[in-house]
Amino acid sequence: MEPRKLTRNQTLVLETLTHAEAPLSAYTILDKLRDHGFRAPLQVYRALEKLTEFGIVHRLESLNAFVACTHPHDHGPEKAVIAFAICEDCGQVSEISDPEIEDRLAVLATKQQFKTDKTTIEMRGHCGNCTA
Amino acid sequence: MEPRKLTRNQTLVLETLTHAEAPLSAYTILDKLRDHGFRAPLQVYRALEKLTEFGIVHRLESLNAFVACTHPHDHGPEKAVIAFAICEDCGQVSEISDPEIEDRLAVLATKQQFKTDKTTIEMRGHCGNCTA
DNA sequence: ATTCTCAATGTTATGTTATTACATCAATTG
DNA sequence: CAATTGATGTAATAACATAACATTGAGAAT
Ligand SMILES: [Zn+2]
Ligand SMILES: [Zn+2]
Ligand SMILES: [Zn+2]
Ligand SMILES: [Zn+2]
Repeated sequence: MEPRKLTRNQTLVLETLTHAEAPLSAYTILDKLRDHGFRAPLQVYRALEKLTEFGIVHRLESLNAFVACTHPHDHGPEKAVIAFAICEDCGQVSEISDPEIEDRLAVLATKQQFKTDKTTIEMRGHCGNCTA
Repeated sequence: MEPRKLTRNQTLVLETLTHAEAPLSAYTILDKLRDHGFRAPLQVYRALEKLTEFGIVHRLESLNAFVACTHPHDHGPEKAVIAFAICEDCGQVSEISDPEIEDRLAVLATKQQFKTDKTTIEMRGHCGNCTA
């Protein structure tokens, strides 16, 4: 799914996420976009669904929240496995794309004939800034 | 947190999960336990919280659901990193504890001075049985 | 045995996240 | 101009989770 031209709603949601310092929930995005005509959750969820398909927004499962992609990895159909390091203090999220992890998980899956569609890796903890 | 003696509610919730063939949501557990006197979500959530602390139940973040542990790994304070392979067809969940993955994630975290508290790894896909 | 304490429980209400259903609109195309 | 397709608007509801407060029950201290 290539990053084609975005619609108005998709653009607004993406900009909101891009300017945010931490992951945002769909409802937080909704609140931030009320002034731009957003009225209902679906307007946000529909935009998020597309943006996630395009690979320019990621959903953090352990947070029920979303971030704009900061690590322009493969946005094509061959999605790389991404690990997220999420700081509990400042909310900063860093993306890690590591072939070694990816390969090892592939080996482990194959070993039990498991066909992986999507992989979630999320580390919750404290970033360098917040530990210093 | 050692697996000490379980309370009545904890036992009921754990048994429900143990007998289930797939991950269960808190509300599904609640419904299954109505006959045993359960009336409110909190009764389930409180039991799940403890069982998860004890390490004998796991929460699947990408599913908002819970499973009984099937792979008696380290239940002590030193919790191992567990990867889950979750079949979209039959719901079967297998637990994978792999030092190689664990070490590699530790290296990647350390590289950016990230201190990890908890790691989530979930693979969604199709198990051997369901692909055959 | 009586009191104290703390963890677990019961109950109600509320907060948060996500989807269903249906009507409308706008761009593309034959 | 239909007809199709994808996006949008809106209301209602479903699904997941927690806050607040009262009560109970088992073990420790006296
Ligand atoms: Zn990314
Ligand atoms: Zn931080
Ligand atoms: Zn386990
Ligand atoms: Zn299966």
